[in-house]
Amino acid sequence: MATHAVEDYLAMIYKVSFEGEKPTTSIIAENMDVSKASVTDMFKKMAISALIIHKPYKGVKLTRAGEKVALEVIRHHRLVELYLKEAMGVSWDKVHDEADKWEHILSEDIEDRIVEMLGNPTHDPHGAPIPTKDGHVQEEKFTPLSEAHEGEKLLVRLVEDSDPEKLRYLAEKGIFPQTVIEVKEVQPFEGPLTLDVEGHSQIIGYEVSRIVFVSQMV
Amino acid sequence: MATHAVEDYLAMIYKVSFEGEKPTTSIIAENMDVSKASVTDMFKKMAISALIIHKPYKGVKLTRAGEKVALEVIRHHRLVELYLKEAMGVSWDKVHDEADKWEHILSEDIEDRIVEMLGNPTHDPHGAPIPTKDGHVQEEKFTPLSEAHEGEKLLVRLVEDSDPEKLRYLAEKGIFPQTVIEVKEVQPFEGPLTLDVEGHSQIIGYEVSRIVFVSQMV
DNA sequence: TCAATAAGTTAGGTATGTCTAACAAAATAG
DNA sequence: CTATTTTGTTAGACATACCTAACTTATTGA
Repeated sequence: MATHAVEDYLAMIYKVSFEGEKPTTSIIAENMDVSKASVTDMFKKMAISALIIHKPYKGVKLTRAGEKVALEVIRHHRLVELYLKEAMGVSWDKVHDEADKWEHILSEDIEDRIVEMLGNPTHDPHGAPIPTKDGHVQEEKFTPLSEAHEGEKLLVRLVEDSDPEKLRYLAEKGIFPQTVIEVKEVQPFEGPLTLDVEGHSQIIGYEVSRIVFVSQMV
Repeated sequence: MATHAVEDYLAMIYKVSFEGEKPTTSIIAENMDVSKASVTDMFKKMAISALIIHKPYKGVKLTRAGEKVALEVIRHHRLVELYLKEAMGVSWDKVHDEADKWEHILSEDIEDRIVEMLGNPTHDPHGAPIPTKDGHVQEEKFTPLSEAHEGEKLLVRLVEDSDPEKLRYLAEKGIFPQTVIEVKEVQPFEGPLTLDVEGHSQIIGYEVSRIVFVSQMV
């Protein structure tokens, strides 16, 4: 059985890989907020346990076993986020931090109950897909709102969940997954965007727009 | 902040004291299923942190601070047990083991929500009182069913929760907190008891009757 | 009362997961 | 193509929470 720490590393490696970055010692160290020496140690242990394959300077690759653990943790995390929001009324900016603790202690039994209560959900409150029990996800690639153009009519698909302050800000503006927005104006040099969000005009900064992912309306 | 392990020790010391036993190195070692040497180490650390006062051979005593932590953990445990049963439909023989994991990661925020959802509950599914947020419990002393006499009409008040098998057995017999039972026959030499449980005659063994606590019906 | 037993502690180890400081190796830039 | 920078590893520590084996101290029972 993987320890909590190993589970965290595996999930982080999965996420970093998914986002197109190379999960190297340095990048994982930065993302996990630990020293590079700690990551070197952990990579060694996880390689011995056949959870990853490590090629220094080239990054790390999850084995099938490693990926399975990673997806299980991510499944737990996203299920718990949704459960906290839907069943307990926790606001979407707080569910992430709570889920970080719950994801490691969730039993099969409780997991099954949550799935049943939520009616076999497919996405968490931020729009991220919930991996299936047998370890499959089809993560779709969406465009960051920061790359949108004037006149586009867009559907919000996903909002990155790690920064509660930005989530509260976006909630105030009415921007959630499934919200339809129209881009009224895009100012140059990483400037603000003027949006129409359900009939209301909203101006948001470039930095925030980078965590909102959208797809074109048909 | 107390670590998970320290929280576990403090809660165990509280429980052992409450049951009238002296929380000595040996007794805590046995209850926590660790070596006596480990307990000696832990007692030393907790004494330094001013959570307990330790007098070898005389047992340990919780300080105010130690008792506060113990009651917080016990509150979490019992609230979670009730939540799991009431809100998630987990059977009463399984809630204890789950709660052992949840009790350490429950945030104030989630605790408050659970309390609200359950309508400020006072007792867990086994009949044990839930300490208040400010650290008070009035634990009542009940008589073990094993000491009952023929002809008595009794109200089940509490069932010890750590053995899932016994709890399943008792559930089959219809014995829960708040159940009214009448003692039809008590056989000598730690023999079986014949009971009337809601109109049905039930025979249970002495060993099981020791974890059921009752009070006299008025 | 004193020897046997029970209870408790100490010494020395292990495993996990961190750290800093020093060092080695690869990537990259001029 | 070499020097600098970046990246990564090693060595040596530390904290937590355990362990066993050896030893000490208190309790108890004859």
